[in-house]
Amino acid sequence: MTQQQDLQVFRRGVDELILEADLVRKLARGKPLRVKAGFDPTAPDLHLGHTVVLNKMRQFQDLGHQVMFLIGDFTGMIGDPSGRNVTRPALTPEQISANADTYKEQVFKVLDPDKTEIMFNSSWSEQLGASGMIKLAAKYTVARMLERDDFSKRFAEERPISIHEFLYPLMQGYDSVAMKADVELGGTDQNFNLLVGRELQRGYGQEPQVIITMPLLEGLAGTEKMSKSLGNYVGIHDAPNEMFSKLMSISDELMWRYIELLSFASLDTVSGWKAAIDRGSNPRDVKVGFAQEIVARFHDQAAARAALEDFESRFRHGGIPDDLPEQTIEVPAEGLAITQLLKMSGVCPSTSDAARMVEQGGVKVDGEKVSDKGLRLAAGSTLVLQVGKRKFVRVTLKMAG
RNA sequence: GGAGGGGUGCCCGAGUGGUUAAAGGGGGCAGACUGUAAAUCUGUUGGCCUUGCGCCUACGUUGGUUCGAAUCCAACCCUCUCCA
Repeated sequence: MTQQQDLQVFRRGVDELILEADLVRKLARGKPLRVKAGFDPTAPDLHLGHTVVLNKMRQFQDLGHQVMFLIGDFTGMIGDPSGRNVTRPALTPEQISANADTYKEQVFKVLDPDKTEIMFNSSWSEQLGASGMIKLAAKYTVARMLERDDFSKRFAEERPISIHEFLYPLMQGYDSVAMKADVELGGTDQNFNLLVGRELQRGYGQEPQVIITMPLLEGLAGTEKMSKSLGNYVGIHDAPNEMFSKLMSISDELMWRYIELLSFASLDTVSGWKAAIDRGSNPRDVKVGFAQEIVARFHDQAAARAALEDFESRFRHGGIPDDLPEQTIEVPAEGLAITQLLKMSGVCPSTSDAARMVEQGGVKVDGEKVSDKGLRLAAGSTLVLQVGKRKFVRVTLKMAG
């Protein structure tokens, strides 16, 4: 492949590439680039949003560059203030190491394990010590720190900013110095942190890294970014059926965004789909194809096919999925109220919520709508509970004792 | 160190002694419609049960005043601004 073609691949889907001229110059040397991407071990599960950056890493990897997957076990203790309007809670060392382990397990669904170097920033940050930290802090100013949008906003809104939050960009930038990164990848929310890395590399006499920011993937509702804490995410460990139906629930408009950032289909293929829809075909079919691609990537082809079948029977024909979670619940002699049962089986968070769901006609038992919230069920049967369109559970009612 | 703001439900934000589990908006959830969706409309959005117009918990924390407090008082905690 020519350098021009490589560049095309690197440009695909990016939000910003700073500076392309630097990248061209680095590539021209013909040496594999050291490509860095850091992840805070805050969430134990990766979701599709994280894979946007992972996909980009994979592209570098496929073209022979050295990909460094950095686990921010040190910076995780600070908590990245990016995009937050409040201070993040700091993580304990135990949480960090547990989270880091699951990270390692999961990234290889996308990255090639043989070509990926996993690093922990505590290995150099710990050694820095207080004096090193002071020297590092001397390389940046408060005014420049306040240029950052979320800091200046919080400052203007009279919301608290703790000093340690200023250390985050500095430490992240120092990672680039320690790793001698040629390229750093991140979400657009990382823009500021990544730029600090460039500055610090200059400050330590290194050539500044190229920055590639990837757009943040919107969550399922399309309103906010996909995030674990907002609960609007598709986890890469989600069961095939869950993953499939979550993807099917996105709007037609959002679907294109997902395809752009997540699908491996070529741009030509995608414009072919768009043309077909303009000619009158159902966007649903494109969505099905896309959802299957993703399920197959994180599970396999067979799972993707099964998920589609299950989905068809469940939604199109109003049926019940076949791989329901199963539970056994003990029932006292006098029986169990439907609201209790819904709560105990986990499909409703509280009996009050369960009562509301019944009132609103959202509860079905074995496919029959329940309208009496005072309904009591006796032990000795197995039935399927359904709340709304997505929540199902098969419970076996057993006599207590 | 001094002076002055502010802390309300998932979020924003009203409420300054009593029909307040707390207006309004956002978000969420459920129903109708549909293509599974979006948009739209409707409902709902602290918890518990014996579902009564019931009980418990809730407006930074802890006490106090009062028949009654998110609303008044005191101390404390957190936070912001200005001054030093």
